[in-house]
Amino acid sequence: MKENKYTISDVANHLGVSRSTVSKAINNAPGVSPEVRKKILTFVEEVGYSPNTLARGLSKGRINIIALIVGDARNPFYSDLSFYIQKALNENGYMVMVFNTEYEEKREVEFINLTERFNFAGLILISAQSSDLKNVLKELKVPVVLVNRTFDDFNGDAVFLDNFQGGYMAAMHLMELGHKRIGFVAGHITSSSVKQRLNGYLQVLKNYYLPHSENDIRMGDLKMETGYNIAKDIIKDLKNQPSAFVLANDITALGFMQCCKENDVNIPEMISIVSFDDIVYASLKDIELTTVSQHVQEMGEQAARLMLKKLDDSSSKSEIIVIEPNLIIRNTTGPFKSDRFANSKFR
Amino acid sequence: MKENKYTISDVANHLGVSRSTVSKAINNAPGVSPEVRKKILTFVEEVGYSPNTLARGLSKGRINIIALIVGDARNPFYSDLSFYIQKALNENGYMVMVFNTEYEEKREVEFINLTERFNFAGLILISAQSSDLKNVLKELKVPVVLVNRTFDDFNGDAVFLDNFQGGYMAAMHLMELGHKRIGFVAGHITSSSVKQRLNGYLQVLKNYYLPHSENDIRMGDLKMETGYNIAKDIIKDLKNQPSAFVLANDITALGFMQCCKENDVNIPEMISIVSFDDIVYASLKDIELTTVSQHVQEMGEQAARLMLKKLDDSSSKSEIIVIEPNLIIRNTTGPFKSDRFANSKFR
DNA sequence: TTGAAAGCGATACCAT
DNA sequence: ATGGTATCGCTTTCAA
Repeated sequence: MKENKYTISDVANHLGVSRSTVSKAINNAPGVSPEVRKKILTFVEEVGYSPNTLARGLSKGRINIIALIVGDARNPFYSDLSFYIQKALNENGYMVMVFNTEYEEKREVEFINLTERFNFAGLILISAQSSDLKNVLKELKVPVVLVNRTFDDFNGDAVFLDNFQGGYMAAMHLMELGHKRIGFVAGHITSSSVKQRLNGYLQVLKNYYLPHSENDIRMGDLKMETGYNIAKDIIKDLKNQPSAFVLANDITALGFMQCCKENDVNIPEMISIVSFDDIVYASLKDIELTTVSQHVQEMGEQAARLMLKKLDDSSSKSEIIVIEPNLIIRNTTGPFKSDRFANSKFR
Repeated sequence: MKENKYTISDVANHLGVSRSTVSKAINNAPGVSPEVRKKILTFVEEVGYSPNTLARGLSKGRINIIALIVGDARNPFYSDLSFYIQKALNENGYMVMVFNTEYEEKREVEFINLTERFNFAGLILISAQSSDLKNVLKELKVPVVLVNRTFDDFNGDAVFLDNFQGGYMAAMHLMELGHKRIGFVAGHITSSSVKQRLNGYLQVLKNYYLPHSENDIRMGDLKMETGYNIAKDIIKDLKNQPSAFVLANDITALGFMQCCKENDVNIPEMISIVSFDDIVYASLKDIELTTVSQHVQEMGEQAARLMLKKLDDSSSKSEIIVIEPNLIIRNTTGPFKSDRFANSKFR
């Protein structure tokens, strides 16, 4: 049982070579003879030496850690995304450090600013709201990958859903079921993906001459509790509300359903809902949420790929990956019925 | 917009003082006059200087990051726990780096071994399986907090559920409902908490002279899919199986329920289940899982507290915090009925 | 191919 | 109260 950790100097002394040579050997760098290299690697393996990350980071001005900023790692959509990103990055020698903004812009900026202090190798942003990213990111010299968001003149790497199409598909599905008045519950309205989904939804209303009212568009924040509260408010005056809603995400939908259930509002008989994400709990037999899948695994893997590409070659061309949404029809959407409140207390 | 980051030398030069003095000032260390200190702090604030984490870490031999090793950050129990731990630690100036072992011992050991390379300030272990931790941890010189697990002669800080009591309560509840033959689905059997829960369960069987059969105890691994598969196997021969089960965790239960639902096995009419964790999805109206709460928030906050205490004073006395379980009775457990298969295809 | 030496950005000890 | 200097562990440049 070794008492002290080996340092590169220890290794060098033991072997009677210089630290430079050891460094080259363990980094697979040229300039060291095959025999010496082998001798070094063998010894290193034997004693279990591995270079100190901080020292290396300080020296190289960059540490093999990617910062991953998410809105809330407890949301299955984010935790799945993080999982796949982390997995892919780990396999390529990078570690990931996850930060929760809890959907607060202030914290997002704080975390982004840690990049310099920690010399992170890269930054992946999946937070759901937009702060004035343009200026904050501008000063960064490391690769940045935007996931599920973008902003006007961003010209770096990004991967996101075709959110317009997603919003369109969701509303279209409801329209086809015969719903005339369709509501929309947004996530943080400053988010680019929310805007696009809203636009897709509005397009359906326009194309099919459905009524459009500002009152039918509500602001949420992706939290279950908020979904619950919005449902509560809707139920107060259920008869004068839309018969169907497009909801920001599955978590919101779950909160929404919870409130409906508690108040004997049957889904989808009295109200239809379709949301986004297709988290694992959405497919449970007791839930069966109709939802728009974002293909989270693909999204995560693409994000990691873009990051690795830039890490490998910082001058490589930036890519925008657009993921096609996929509507999964389950049991929270049903045909519109004008007599849906018959035999209910809402009659 | 500054072009280059400031270093401590830049600050020192600008102000005509030495780096030592700047260091003392920004670290709130004694040995610098009030005027000079103020001058330094003002300037630092003005230009937004903050010390490089890697350099400081290398110099101090320790970085303000706590490694948090979990089985799977996608499991809500772990992600909640991580959330609360992270929050408390962040508030005290520490960052957290989360590692997923994916329930593999090999990865757990690998992650633990990163502690030296990264000079992490501390280590919190919440993984669900036990490797030969004793030897791996022995070499570490940083504080370690064990969450929801322990091992024989561990004498450091730890926080865990009274797992024996938890297993006892769960089985007791089923016994009181009239169930005679009660099954048990474990997590990784090497885990200390599983063993304790199993013991609690066995104690009930013993105290009330209920039949005990090895066949009624199955090995799971905390994954939803496994819960599903175990249910599948049980359903094959449903009539000759226990009428109630204690399940390792809510995720397993969700998988179990999914399979039951698909096969028209009604819960709790035909089979009762009680699990552990009380994840947020367990309380959904459409789920209503009977479960044993581990008080995840308290657990997380205690873990963080123990860590902070040791960080603050490495010679402080170690504590073992035992959390009392809380049985939450919902709709997946019901009274035993001998004619439970009447009118069903299992008759 | 090899190694000496400078440097990365801080901290900490020890003179002054 | 200050500041000079060594040091942390590694990388990198440049001579030999």
